[in-house]
Amino acid sequence: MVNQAIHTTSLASLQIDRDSYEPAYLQLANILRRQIAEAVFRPGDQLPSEAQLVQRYGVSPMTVRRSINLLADQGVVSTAQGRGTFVRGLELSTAYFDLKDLQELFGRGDDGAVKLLDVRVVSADERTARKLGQSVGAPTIYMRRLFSRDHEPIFYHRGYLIYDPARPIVEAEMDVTSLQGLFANVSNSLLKWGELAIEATLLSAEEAELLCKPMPAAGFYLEHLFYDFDNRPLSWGWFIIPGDRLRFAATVGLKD
Amino acid sequence: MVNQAIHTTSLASLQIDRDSYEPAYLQLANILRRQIAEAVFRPGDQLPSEAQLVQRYGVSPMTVRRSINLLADQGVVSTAQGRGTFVRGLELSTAYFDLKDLQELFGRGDDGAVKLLDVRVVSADERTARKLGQSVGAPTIYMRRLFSRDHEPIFYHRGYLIYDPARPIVEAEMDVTSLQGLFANVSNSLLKWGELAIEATLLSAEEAELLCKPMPAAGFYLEHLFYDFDNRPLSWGWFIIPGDRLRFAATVGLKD
DNA sequence: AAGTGGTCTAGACCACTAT
DNA sequence: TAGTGGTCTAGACCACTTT
Repeated sequence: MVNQAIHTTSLASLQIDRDSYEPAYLQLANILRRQIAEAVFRPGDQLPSEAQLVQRYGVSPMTVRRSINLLADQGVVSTAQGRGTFVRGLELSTAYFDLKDLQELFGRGDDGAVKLLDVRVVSADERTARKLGQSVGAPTIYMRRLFSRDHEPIFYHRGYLIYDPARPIVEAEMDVTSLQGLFANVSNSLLKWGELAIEATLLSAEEAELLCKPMPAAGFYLEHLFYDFDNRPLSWGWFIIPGDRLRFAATVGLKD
Repeated sequence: MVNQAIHTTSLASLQIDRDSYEPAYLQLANILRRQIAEAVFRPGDQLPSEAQLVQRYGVSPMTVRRSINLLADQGVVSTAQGRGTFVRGLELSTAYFDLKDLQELFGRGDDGAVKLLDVRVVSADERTARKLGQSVGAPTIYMRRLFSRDHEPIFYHRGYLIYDPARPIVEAEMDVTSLQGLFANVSNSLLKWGELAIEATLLSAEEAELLCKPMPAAGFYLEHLFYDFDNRPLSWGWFIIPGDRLRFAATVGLKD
């Protein structure tokens, strides 16, 4: 009886509702995803062929393909030409962490503040010159900033900007690493692309003091190197975020 | 003259080669991507409409749509119904870091080794019981392992597994956190999904000693919690990886 | 009203895999 | 040879935005 009830429920949900606001390809993808989550299809199992799905759900081949492609893009299934579509199991290496978690450190409100500790033109040392593709001693804009929320320091940033009268260095570049511009889409930027890297590091005495952490303390080191549309380095720097301030989260597999 | 040469080259590359092994939708996506990287289209610019692209490249609307969808999925452009398709600029929050970098810590060779330091049945303490959804004092399998490569310790793992005679606890689960099974696709696993989190932390005295690091030292704390197909927790644990061993890298924008 | 992206059809042909 | 996924067509209709 219980089984039958469940079965009926499943059957009812296994139809495409053509009047729904939800497109057919999404409905079908969700139906399949749910069946996988409910272990109707187990990791390693072969999904029904596209032709079968076309018949079963009364949609066109292209729509079925789109559903399958969606699941494949999400890593839920994998396809093999000539063989079929198969359910993938848990795979740790498919996990990824994104900087939206960093973004949420600020919250949505405007209670964030940026304190400009230092900004001046310096001579590039060996490392800075190498990163920015300049010669040692080249004039470079140096910045130190402290980002706070609720009057508590959240992270510390140090950065170097190319200083070249022939190249327009404006607020646009600096915005990319500012509170407002840090995560926003920079439409009219001079920056084309960037490299980012994260490491775990010990806070220096200076960093610990600014961030109000007792020594020793651990934190994230987030380095960035941005390039302009000529693929020349334009900006290099790094954020220091105390380890207890930030946690990157991810899920693998299908929760349900 | 130079301009003309470049122009000619661009024109030549702006055709779909129907004899290519590369599908038309990919060719078109790459053409558009290259134009964006070469600043033919700048961030904020509107791309030609789909109808225009259909005419310009002689492909069907569905093929154009697929190209655009691909670029949109990759964050290169954004689409707005009724308005058009627009080039996106640099956006830090779109950056993501994946555990493939962790995987590469091992390299491909078999010079990796796992040393089982400890495995025994313990009584769950408050925290472990909470994580695993058990009652305090419940019998739990406890493991401590050290992963090495080239005779140097790389990371340290501690984990707890549900111990329940009614539930099959086999090598399959333990494999997920073993050297071979850590990143492989686990097709016949009892695990359905998992939560992962990364923090930056100070190494404890025990961890530093095992990993041959002088105190104080910083490292990544990678926590995992795996669930079975009934959505019950099955395994909880964490990896400690010295900060100088691991670097997560990402790029944002279009290098070209 | 005109233009845009979003979805969908009902097939076609191809490449690949298994038998 | 039969079955599978992969690509592509040449439209259609819809929802939305702008003018």
